[in-house]
Amino acid sequence: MASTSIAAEPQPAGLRERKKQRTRDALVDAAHRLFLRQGYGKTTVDEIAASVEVSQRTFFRYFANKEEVALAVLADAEETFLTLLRARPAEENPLQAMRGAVRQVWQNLDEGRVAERGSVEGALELFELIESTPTLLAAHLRHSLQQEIEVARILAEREGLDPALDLRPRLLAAVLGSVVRLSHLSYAAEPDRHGHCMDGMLALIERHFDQLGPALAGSWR
Amino acid sequence: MASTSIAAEPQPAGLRERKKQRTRDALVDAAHRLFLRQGYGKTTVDEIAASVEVSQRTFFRYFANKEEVALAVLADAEETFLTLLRARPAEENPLQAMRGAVRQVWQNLDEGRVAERGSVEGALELFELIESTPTLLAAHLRHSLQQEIEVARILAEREGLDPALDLRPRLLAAVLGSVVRLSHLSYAAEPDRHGHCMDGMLALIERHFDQLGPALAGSWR
DNA sequence: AACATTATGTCAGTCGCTGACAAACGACAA
DNA sequence: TTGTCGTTTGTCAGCGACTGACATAATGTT
Repeated sequence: MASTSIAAEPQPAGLRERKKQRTRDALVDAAHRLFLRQGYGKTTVDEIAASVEVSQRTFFRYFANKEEVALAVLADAEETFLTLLRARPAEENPLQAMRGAVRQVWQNLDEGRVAERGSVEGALELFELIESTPTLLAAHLRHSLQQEIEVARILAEREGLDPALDLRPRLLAAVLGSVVRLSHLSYAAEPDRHGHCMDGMLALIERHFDQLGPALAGSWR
Repeated sequence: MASTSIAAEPQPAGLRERKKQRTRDALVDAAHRLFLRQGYGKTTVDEIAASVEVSQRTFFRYFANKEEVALAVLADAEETFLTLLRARPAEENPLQAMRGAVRQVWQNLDEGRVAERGSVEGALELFELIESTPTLLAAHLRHSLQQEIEVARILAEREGLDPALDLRPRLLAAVLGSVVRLSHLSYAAEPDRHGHCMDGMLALIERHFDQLGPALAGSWR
């Protein structure tokens, strides 16, 4: 599952494992190419499998369904986010820790090392594909929810709280999710207006976080 | 689509229309019974259609897919929420307006008049079904997102803002969504601990809203 | 080299969903 | 009442996602 930790393991050793990893990667790549070229709905699983010279049955042994292959790289990125969040120094408060982890993920991405395939441009294309494909959007939102739950668990542990009794971690995790999502959308809408990708994205996220408190407090303008 | 406005229209007049509405309702009811008895995944569309003496093809003329029939009553409730939100007095600030609309929806539900089929117990069963069925959860989250967008639009209009430029309405709508969702979960987890349904639910929602500001501000405990 | 494991392919089948066409039905006017 | 017209419904045929069962081939182990 977790193909990418922070320092990628150098030699997976198993010869068999490497082969599996290669076909898995090939499937993901082929799928992305096809999805971007002709759309998610008009791409059949048979096509994907065929373009990697693998049977359809094998495809479904690697991915539970068609959505999963599309969201695979995202799943990896989310995994590294969790790792980074867990590693934040204990003296940070929850919000600081999350901001820091978000920043690190984007830095990693900027250096082109999320699952050795996550370029910044690729990520934006993927977001666009997801956003414009109802099925994918639904699946992605479900994954995000799972991610939220895990983030909340980490936060609760950092602060020594019982997540079943105190819902503030869940709440904050949910808010973080929304902020990040909205920032993605806002950035993707006009990529130029916000300067270089990583910096622009981070600035947006920071700004939205800062707007949050006042927006909750009372009326606007 | 909007089968339920606040004051339900008394006579749809058309004889044909009434028949359509009846089979639609029958499909929703049958589907719910079957889903709750034997699970969503183990219920086929053929079964649902058969139990209303209708062809499978007809089912798909009423609902675009299997998920839609499960989420139909929820969609109605969301529709009435929007109507209520639009009707809130203009002097309320966004947060007050949303709290008020949420309260009204639950009051309606408590009097048993959401799409003439939404009892409080039924609603809780439905939530449980959704929460425990990945496919349904995904579809539901997607609908919630749409709802968020519409809520944001209303909020922006109330405050005279351009939703494309100012993301605070979206942000607040997202937060509201999370709060309501978490309150549902928290209530459904132990329905007794929170007193009578509507009051307990509302109290939870209020409490979570009030925790939000402090939780954002700094560290906890 | 022989054996145990595990990945892959093939096959057949179920289920969700759609387009096309024909029959049945309700609305409306002569 | 009857005839016409638009809408709803059923039937049929077909695609594509997904699964279980079994056979076969590849790999890892002794």
